[in-house]
Parts: sequence; C-alpha cells; structure tokens
Amino acid sequence: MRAPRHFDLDRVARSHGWYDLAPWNWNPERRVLSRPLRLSSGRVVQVEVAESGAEALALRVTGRGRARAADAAEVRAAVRTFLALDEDLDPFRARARAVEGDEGPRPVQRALDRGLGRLLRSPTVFEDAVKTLCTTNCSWSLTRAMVSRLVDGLGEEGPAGHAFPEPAAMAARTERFYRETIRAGYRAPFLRTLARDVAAGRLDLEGWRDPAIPPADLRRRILELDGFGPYAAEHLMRLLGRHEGLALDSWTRRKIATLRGRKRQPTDRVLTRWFAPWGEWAGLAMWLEATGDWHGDAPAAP
DNA sequence: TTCCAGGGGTAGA
DNA sequence: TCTACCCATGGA
Repeated sequence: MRAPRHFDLDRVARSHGWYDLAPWNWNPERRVLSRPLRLSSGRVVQVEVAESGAEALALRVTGRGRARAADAAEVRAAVRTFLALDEDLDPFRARARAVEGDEGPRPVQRALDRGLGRLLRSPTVFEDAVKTLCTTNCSWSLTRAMVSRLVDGLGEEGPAGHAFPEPAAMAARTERFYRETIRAGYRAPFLRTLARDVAAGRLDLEGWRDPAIPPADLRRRILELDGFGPYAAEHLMRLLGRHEGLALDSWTRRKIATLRGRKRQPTDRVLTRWFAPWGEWAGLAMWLEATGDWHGDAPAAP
C-alpha cells in the first residue's frame, strides 16, 4: 500500500494521544501500529501496519473464520482513514511558505519534511467522538481508564483483544452503566445519547467527513451534540481534517506558553491572534508547534 | 484535605 | 458576549 511523500509512521502514530488509548497499540521498537477492527460483516480482525521501504506500507490482517473478498478492501479503506493518507497537506505547505518564508528556522516546514502533519484518527467518527468526550475536564489517566473500560466491557472480542464498541452496543446500555461501570461521571448521559442517536440513524457522523460541508456549518452541528463545547468541537474537527479552530485546552495553552517563554499564560484571544496568519490551517500550525518536541530527541509523551 | 486535570451547561448580567 | 457556579472522577 502506497504512502504519501514524507510519510513517517512513527510520527503519525504518535501525532497526538490517541495511540495511547484502547484499542490502539504502538510498538516503538518494531514500529508497528496495530488494533482490532470490526468489519461490516461482523468479523473482528487484528490489523497491523508497518513501513515497507520508501513511501510504502505493509498490512497484516489476522482473524478467525473465513475472510470475505470485501474484507481486504474494507481494511485498506480503514487504514487510509486512520492514517489520514488522503489528507492533502500541499495547501498547508504552501501556507507555511507564505507565513514562514524561505529562510530562517521555518519550524512548520521542517516539521512537514519530517513527516508531521497527519493526525491519527479512529476508523470511525463515532469512536473519535466518544474518545473526545472522554478527554473533557479530566486527567489523561482518567481518559485512558474510561476508554479501556468501554472497550473491554462493550467491544467485540477479536483474535488479539476487543474492538472499539459499536454504537448499538453502547446504545443498549443504561446511563447507570456509564456512571457505575465506566465511571464516566457527568459524561454518562452524553455518551448514551450519542450512541443512541448514531445507532438509531438519527445522526450520520460518517457524513461529517464530507469536505463540502462548510466549516462553520460543521462546527455548529458538532456543538449541537450534548457534551461538546468549543474544545471538543474543534478537536473533533481537527480529526476530520478541518484545522481552522485551535481546540485550546489546558495542555496546549500551557505548552505554547512555555515554548514561547511566557511566564503567564496568554489569553485565548491572544493565542488566536498569534495563529491568525495561518488561516484555515491555524489549528494544525499550533499543534505542530506544541508537539514538535515529542518528535525530536525528547521521549514521547501522550 | 484541597486542587485541578487535554471542559461543558446553565443562569444571569 | 462575559462571568459565576455547578458538575463526577481520580491523582497529586
């Protein structure tokens, strides 16, 4: 399977915290990204992705039962989605040239050359939305715990662990289950409502990948979901390839302030002004600045 | 014990 | 639009 120019699996896998959440597994020594994947046939397979020479990826799929002819195509489509292989970064590169020029440090252009810029997504928008809800107003360790309990408790079992739960499986559970078993606290009704709306067909999250949807329209639709405020909406948009919003949270606010040598945290208004020259790419430019040191000599941190 | 995490909803000004 | 207050959980 072909990979885009400047593609780096390690940098995409660790592009943000998702690789650290179930059911993902990133093996830094073998440089293999893997996870269980539930196919439309109901079969759960284990998918492993590794680099294979220059600008190529090798897939390995294992699972019980007989594979259908359509399974391979479905797995490849999922890989293209979760590695953001179809995201066109050339307009971002052009913007980076316009903003940074052709000389000097040019941090974003260097980041692009090093294979940064593609963000790891879930195979489904539903999974990205659920995980985004689980990142709000809690520590990362609690996010990990809630997601693991969802996967272990409701995900279908595959050859190497549980897949992420289907909307129907989540919709069938009560709010009490999300409070007492998942320990999702006040997020419990949000998770249940989201799952029920998707499972019932009232909410077509996959349709949100449509690039024809104007960004303001997409943002408004996400904000209509219970539990999604500005941070969560812009974070989900980022995973849909829409980067105009900064998706500011306590982590990025502090990180940018530290990197720019500010003792006091700049206000959101100031941060917005700093990244305004990047236009529709403001959020990605900020994210690459905030996470640049993850991908240098410093050890990876979720 | 209090504080605060990769915030959001609501009421009131 | 802005602010105050509340909301659950869990680690420091």
